[in-house]
Amino acid sequence: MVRGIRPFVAGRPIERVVRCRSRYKPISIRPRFDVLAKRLAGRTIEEVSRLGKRVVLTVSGGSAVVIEPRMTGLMLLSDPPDSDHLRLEWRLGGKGKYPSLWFWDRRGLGTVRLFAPGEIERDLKTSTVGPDALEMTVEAWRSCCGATSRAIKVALLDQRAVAGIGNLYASEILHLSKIDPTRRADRLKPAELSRLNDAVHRVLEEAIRDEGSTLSDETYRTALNQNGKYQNKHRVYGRAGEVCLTCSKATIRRIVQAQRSTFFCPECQR
DNA sequence: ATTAATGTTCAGAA
DNA sequence: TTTCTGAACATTAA
Repeated sequence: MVRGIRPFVAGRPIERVVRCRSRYKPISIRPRFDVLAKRLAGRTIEEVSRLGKRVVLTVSGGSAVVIEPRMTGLMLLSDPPDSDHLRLEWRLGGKGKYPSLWFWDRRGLGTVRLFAPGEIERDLKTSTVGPDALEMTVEAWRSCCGATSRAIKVALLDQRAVAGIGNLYASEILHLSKIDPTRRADRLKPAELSRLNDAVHRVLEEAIRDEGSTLSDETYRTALNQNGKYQNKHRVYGRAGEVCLTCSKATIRRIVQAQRSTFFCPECQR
């Protein structure tokens, strides 16, 4: 999302923020919409970045809008899948191909928050967002996994343990790592942590290059409403009952951990 | 009618 | 103190 919007919005002024009218319950916006809109009007978007799974727009003066897309939220520059689920619009000035940046969200579970200068460091980074998955090292995995008896799959989804890994990617990462998702995190051997570290970087970096995964429900789309391409490379996610592409022996199983689906190959992952 | 879906957070219990 | 479960949030599609 960040890579998709950054080239088109960084450096441009926010002329106005508009709440889109819809028949659905409004999404969570803090502070109140009109306060947020007034504080952002006239500011320039100086930086477009990411904090775990959150999108961060830092504006002139140092305040930052943090968008948390959750299950079905999208940051879009054009061509929304439908207009019913548009939630918020940033009307942009300056030169640029696209006049608006949109937050579109079908389920409406996403949130938008405005942070005062320095507040992200004091609040988000200390309490809810852990070290970034793409910055992790074997040593960092040791301290994050060694301290918990939870299943490794559950630990990977804990955003304060490691930030940035979602449900689909947790299954893919553990399959590439050849680790059973039900294994206790604190019982993983050094060789396994090393494979985990490699797999996290390989899976996430390739998924980013491929612009994410568009599943059959077409929930995730790029900033220009295109399909991602990484779904073509899924080896376990959504493939329960199919033969494992890696060992060609066992069939992929689906189990539930922490109320989320986990897919894995009982042959490859022990 | 029921269930599950790339997520987070809270309350209450083990 | 940590971990687990269930629920809540809201909508759609199989």
